[in-house]
Amino acid sequence: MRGLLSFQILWLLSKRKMHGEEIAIEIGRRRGDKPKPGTLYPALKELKASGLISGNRKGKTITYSLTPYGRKSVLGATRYFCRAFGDILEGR
Amino acid sequence: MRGLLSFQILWLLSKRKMHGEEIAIEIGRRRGDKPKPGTLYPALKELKASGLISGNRKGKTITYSLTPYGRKSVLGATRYFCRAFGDILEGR
DNA sequence: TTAAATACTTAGGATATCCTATATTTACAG
DNA sequence: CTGTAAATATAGGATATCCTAAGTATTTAA
Repeated sequence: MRGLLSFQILWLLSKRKMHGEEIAIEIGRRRGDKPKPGTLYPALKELKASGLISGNRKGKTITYSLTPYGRKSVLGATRYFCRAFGDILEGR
Repeated sequence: MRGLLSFQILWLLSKRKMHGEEIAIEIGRRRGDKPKPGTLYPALKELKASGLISGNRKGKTITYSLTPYGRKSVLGATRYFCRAFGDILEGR
């Protein structure tokens, strides 16, 4: 089962600011294993290039947060996600 | 947002037997537009090749249903899905 | 019997997704 | 200052995902 990594990153960032490692840990908690650095950071890079998130470097770490555009996009994407897959969770 | 087509097909078939068009319509209801034939049928073909579903042709239509292996796989996949994405749906 | 509609099939390809493997940067302990 | 750990970065590639754009078979209607 593949997909939705970028969406999940955006969704996590809609809850609170996080840096890369925190995001990896949160995803790992949910999926069972952490995305590899070579998976996560290119995804973050692309989300940034798309204007959906912005990064704030402080020393070693970069704290990411949603841009206004990102915030709007997550809302729409979440609506789509719930409509598309909502009933899968109702069964259990 | 891409992904999970095969999983969604399996999940729908865990509810009841369906033929291709019915599956397309059910997915269309959820996602907002029906997968194209060139998307859906290759996916069905691959699920069949993997031993997850079996098809029963009657004239023009093929009714698909889960194999025992498919039934077991859907259970596991659904558990994974709920663990990975469950909290996204709890918010709304 | 022909025409249209329905269900399915296939070829070929664009893009997304995620990986391995390696490198870089920064912080900090010794 | 040196070594190590933590956080991030990048190259390159395998595979998945989904599409467009055709096509074939089967049924139904005229």
